[in-house]
Amino acid sequence: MTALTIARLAAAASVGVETVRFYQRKGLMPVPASSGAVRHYDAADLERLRFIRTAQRAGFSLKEIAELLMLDAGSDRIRVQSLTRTRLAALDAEMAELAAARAMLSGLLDECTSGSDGPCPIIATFTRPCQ
Amino acid sequence: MTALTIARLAAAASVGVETVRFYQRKGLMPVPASSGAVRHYDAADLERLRFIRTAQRAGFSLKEIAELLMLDAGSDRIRVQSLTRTRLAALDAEMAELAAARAMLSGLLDECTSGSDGPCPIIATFTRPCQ
DNA sequence: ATAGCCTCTGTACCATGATACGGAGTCAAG
DNA sequence: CTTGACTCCGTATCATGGTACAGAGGCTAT
Repeated sequence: MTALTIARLAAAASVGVETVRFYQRKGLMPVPASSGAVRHYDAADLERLRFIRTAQRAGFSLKEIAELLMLDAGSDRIRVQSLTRTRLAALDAEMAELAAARAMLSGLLDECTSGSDGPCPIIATFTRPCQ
Repeated sequence: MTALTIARLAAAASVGVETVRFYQRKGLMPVPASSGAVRHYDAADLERLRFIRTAQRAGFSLKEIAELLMLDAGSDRIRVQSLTRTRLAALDAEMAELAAARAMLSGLLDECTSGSDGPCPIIATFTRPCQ
């Protein structure tokens, strides 16, 4: 039988074996009771591992994902929605910061390429006091 | 005389004393030769420290900032522009990822709040295989 | 039955960007 | 001339998300 060993489980979710063990140490993945010396995993473990990776791509930290996994058991939609709203707000804040940095750099790059007199405006800007 | 001690320098750039020492260890800030046992800093050091913080806000890593500081001495505008373009591309990629995460979460949140039948769509989505 | 790959466990290490702390020395004001 | 604040230096610790490796044992095909 091709039971899910840790390597197969990891491969099925496109992560490394060491990453699965890391999640186990963090309490994000269960350590199945082994019948023998080698542990076997099932479809629920794979689902959970994929859950972690997908939630991570949505910007949740492992700590937040741990809470989502708890809630998964309890089906507390209100709390899930609250965590999601918090994450959305954080994403908006991060995007605003990146947009500001982008605008600054893009403007400076234009300045720097369009005139070669005097000091580089990019370097000059970084050198001026904050704001 | 109110010479710049490390604490004054740090305060002038709104960073901690330990942060300045950290930058010194990383080679980002010079360790001035001390006449006596206590080091003194000057306006150029403050400028450099502010440079680091401003470049950091533009998303440059300390490693990239180290290179920018080198170039500052050499006035290699072409290289500065190249680093800036690389940073702009990275910012665009980061923003695209955040936007995708935002769109996903925002849609799921709508789904989750608008119907309370069945399992929470947010949790359900995270549980499905990647893509 | 033995080679060769896999697993388990524990520990150490990586990058990134700091922050904290102990112990000794210094400096200026009262 | 002592007290209190600051400095110096080295080392340790933190958070985040892993990656690596050693040593011992297990599983399977030939």
